Amino acid sequence: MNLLNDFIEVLHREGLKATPQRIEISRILNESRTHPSAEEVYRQVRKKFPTISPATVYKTMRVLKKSGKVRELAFYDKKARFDGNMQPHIHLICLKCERIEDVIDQKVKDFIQHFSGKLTFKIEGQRIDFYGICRNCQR
Amino acid sequence: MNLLNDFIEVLHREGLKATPQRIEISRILNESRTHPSAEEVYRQVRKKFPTISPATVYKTMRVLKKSGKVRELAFYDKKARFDGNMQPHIHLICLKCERIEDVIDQKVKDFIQHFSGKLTFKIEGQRIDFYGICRNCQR
DNA sequence: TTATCTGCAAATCATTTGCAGGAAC
DNA sequence: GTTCCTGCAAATGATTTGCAGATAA
Repeated sequence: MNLLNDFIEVLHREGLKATPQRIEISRILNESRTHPSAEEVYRQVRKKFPTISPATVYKTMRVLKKSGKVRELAFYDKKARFDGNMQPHIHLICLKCERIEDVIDQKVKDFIQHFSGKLTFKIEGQRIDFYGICRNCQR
Repeated sequence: MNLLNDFIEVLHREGLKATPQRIEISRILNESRTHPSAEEVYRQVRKKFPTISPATVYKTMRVLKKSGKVRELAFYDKKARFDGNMQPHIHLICLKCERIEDVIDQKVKDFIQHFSGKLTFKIEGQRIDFYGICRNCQR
């Protein structure tokens, strides 16, 4: 698989080891669209590695962040949540059910573009959150 | 003063007391443009109330959040930071010096407007962060 | 007067760190 | 064989909580 080989290569390039735990955590984040917390990731990995420790999950997250595979975001509960979607996008955060949905739209890139030209600030990343009530919870 | 009377009124309306500590913390946040952490607020209040405790600062923050006076945001360090600017705005967060600057621009409102009409999601608040290098740190 | 608040100390909880044995290279 | 990693247990640090005495209403 492509993403996997890419990940292993990045690790080796930095003198790091491609352990099965790291590969599994990377896979979980690639497939997840729910911005899981460390604890949620921990629960997932335990299905395959029942003796893994939270410390290993946290350490792996740091590796993934450094290699540009995930971003770390803190929402209301202040726990770290991990976002495997590296494209510019909007988070729709429902204040009732607390679910987070991603929106990808050309307007987002246009918006960033506009400010790139205008500000004396070199934009390297962004985060756009809308808080409100999702379709389900409006009923 | 207007903001102050407004604040006292809101407190009384909710059966809460307008203590000097609360009034001072509210004043500090109204005047601050730096998105201070709880510890920074604590250090500020201590100038006037040397025996105040961090617990009182945290409790007051909760009161201010509920009364709609401040928003709580977590950035990279995951400590709570308090934003007294309730208008839609962009945060420019410098990855070198870690300073946070606010940008108020009509385009922000237009951007939110665009999605308000388009999404089946009722937007009640928003947060827009640009991460990068500020003018000072680019030199 | 009485309900709420303050300040302290203890508790909590996510995250980090140190380290000894184990696995990748 | 060497270097890096894992998993444990202990440490850390921000935030919360419980409570007794103090203060606003």
